[in-house]
Amino acid sequence: MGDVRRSNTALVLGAVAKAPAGVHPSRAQLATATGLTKRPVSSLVLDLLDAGLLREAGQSQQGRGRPGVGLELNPARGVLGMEINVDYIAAGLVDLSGNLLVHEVREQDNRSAGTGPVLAALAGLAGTVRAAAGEHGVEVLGGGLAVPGLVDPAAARILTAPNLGWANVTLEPGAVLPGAPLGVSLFNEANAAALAEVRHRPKEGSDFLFVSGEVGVGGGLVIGSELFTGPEGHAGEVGHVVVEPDGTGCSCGGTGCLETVAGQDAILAAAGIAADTRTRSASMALLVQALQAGEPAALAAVNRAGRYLGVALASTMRVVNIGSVVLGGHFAVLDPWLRAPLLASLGRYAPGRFSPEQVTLSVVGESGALLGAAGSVVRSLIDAPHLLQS
Amino acid sequence: MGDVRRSNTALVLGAVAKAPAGVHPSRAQLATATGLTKRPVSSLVLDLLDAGLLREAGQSQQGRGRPGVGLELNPARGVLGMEINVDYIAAGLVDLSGNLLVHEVREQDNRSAGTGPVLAALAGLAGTVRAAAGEHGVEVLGGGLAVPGLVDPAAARILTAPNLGWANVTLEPGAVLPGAPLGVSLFNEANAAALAEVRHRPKEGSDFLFVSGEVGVGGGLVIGSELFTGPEGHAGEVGHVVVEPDGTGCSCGGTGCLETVAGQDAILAAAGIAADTRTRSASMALLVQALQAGEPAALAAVNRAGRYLGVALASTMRVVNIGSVVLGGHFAVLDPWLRAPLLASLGRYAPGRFSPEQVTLSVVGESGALLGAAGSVVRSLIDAPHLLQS
DNA sequence: TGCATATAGTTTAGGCAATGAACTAATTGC
DNA sequence: GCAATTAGTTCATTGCCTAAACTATATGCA
Repeated sequence: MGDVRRSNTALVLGAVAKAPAGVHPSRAQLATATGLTKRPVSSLVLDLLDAGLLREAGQSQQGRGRPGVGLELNPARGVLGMEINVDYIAAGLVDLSGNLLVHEVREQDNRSAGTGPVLAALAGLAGTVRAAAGEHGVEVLGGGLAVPGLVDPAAARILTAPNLGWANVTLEPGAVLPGAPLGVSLFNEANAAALAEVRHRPKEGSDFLFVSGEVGVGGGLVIGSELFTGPEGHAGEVGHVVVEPDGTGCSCGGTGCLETVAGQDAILAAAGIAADTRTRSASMALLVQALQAGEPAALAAVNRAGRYLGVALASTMRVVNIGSVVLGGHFAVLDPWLRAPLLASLGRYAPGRFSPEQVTLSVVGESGALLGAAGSVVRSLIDAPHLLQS
Repeated sequence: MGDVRRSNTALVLGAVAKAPAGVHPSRAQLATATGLTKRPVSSLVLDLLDAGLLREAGQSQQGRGRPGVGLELNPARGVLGMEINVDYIAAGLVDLSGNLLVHEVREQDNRSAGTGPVLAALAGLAGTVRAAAGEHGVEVLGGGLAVPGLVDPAAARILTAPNLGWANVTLEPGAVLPGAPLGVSLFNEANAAALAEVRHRPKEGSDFLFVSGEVGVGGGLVIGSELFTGPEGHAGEVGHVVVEPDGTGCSCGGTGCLETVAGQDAILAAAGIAADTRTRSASMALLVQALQAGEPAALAAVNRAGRYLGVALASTMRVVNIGSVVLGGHFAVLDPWLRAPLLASLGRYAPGRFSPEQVTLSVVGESGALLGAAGSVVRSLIDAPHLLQS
């Protein structure tokens, strides 16, 4: 297939994907939407039907004239979203429209287990979800896996995941999803979650910085609805912006990084709450209780985190010219106490650049990484449908 | 002309532009370079010759066989690079290969004069250079104008140039270069200078942050040899990264920005050297003398600037994932004294991420902004030659 | 009920711009 | 001086588009 037809195929498929949920555009509507004429649209739609990416879905019409045949993304095709985190693994089935159909979480300590057993457990969970997909009549085309660390997607390699204690782990082809035509793609967790935010907040501006509070502080930079990854693929690491030159040492080897005052461990320590890997979620619950009870140490810890988060965001804003922030992870949970010091700090360090309504909370929550990883695989398929047509 | 042919035209012209200086590729060589066959290359070359963008230039051959006809960018076409700065205006003629053929600088205080007289003076200087171009047999196709401030290129408007005291100045079409087919495009000075660095350091990596020390501190972010401008076009403003949360107030309204410790005024003040707009370049010379004499106050001021510059670069590096820095403006001048504290600071705040050879000095120097503005206009013409053919 | 109008989708003709192979032109090397 | 080699052109073919005509199927009003 020639380049021209290939890109027009993506154009037509993208136009179907862009239609709001429940709206099934006809071939004629696709022609006007894409700027192509009806002739090639009909022929491209035929290809996409053959490839199983589109499906005819009743009528699309309202007014006079012959009714059109509605077209939709084939609901019988899907992608697995997967996640490996410090204390759980998860897998979910996402259809081509981005709907989460099946979701399985298995809690386990992945820090002490080796990489092999964890990947085997993930493959098992993925197999379970894939079987469930089969019962729904959904064929799984590929998968996206989010991990809390730096990845090299091209090499399917996890470069380093400090909180898992992993480094240079390569994902063998077919190990997780044997036989899936698109294989499994790797993503950084915060980046994937940022992409999920894009998908799930339609009109809400397509330029923002997603900041995710986890054990560390992750970030994803979305510009023009696309992830900005920088030359080596690791942009958006706002957790290591220097916010206090005379601050304490960071796990990255640096000094005074945002993570040293706004990561979970830092906040818990400052609040005087003990935490280790296995009890961290319990500790975070204790922190919220302490905040609700108005305990001064807890309030001061969150206050400090908010203030320094503002410093980091103000700096980031000037470097990449982004005016919106989405808070995720524990930053979303702590928002009631974090928000005031954060906004005050933004007002001090970047006056006139952030209005309060530009600091919003994550809408996808916990499953964001999984949704985003799967959604990104879907998106790349819609942008390049020939990957499947061969 | 169809889209396909249009993009292939750019492909062929780009292949000629990519050839090293003095090498004149033949049609057959262009065919292999572009992946097209000889037939369309011949026909596209014909179009480009007609448009005056290419010229036949003797033979291209070495080995056996029929010699090819060499092709080069037409040296009889050029673009004006222009600059308005605090204490001078400048204009230069740049040919399509990026060579600076004519260069005129006129010193004048643009801060006290109004925008109208300054623009009129610039138009006069541009006219002079254009006349000189005519004597060289070079036709001026358009121009690029660099200013020290934020610009909206689409609207040909200078949004704000604090050091000039300008805000919302619109460049009327034809005011500076009447009749030039491409008109005049606006650029931020540091961004333009960054682009000039790209052009003039061939193999030296195409991802870097250009940091320019001026009255303020400007920056340009180059990723994949392209300027990264962010969603609103103002990315790279590293001068307003917060390096000291408890620092002093900045002209931007913020607190503790890099500019408050590393801008010219800040360094001069810390070194105990008086400065105003008219004597600033003299003051900088005094500073260098003081440094050479080993005066403690001067050394401490530059030391502090270097240390905080390192903080800002370490943070920027994590946000945009850039591992190379090019120092321009007074940072290049002060390099002998600035370098050690800068490297030490980078080692402390971003350990293992910057090696000393990744901190380099500007190769284009003073005329960088002018060269970059003109070069960018040339580049956009080469990427879209139909702008001229129509 | 029936016909004008409107819209969907297919068919046919035509055009642009590519590829591939054959052909002509100009040079080197033995 | 002729074979080998490379440059550039010509011609036939192909891919894929647009434009317009045509067929199919609906609505709305007399």
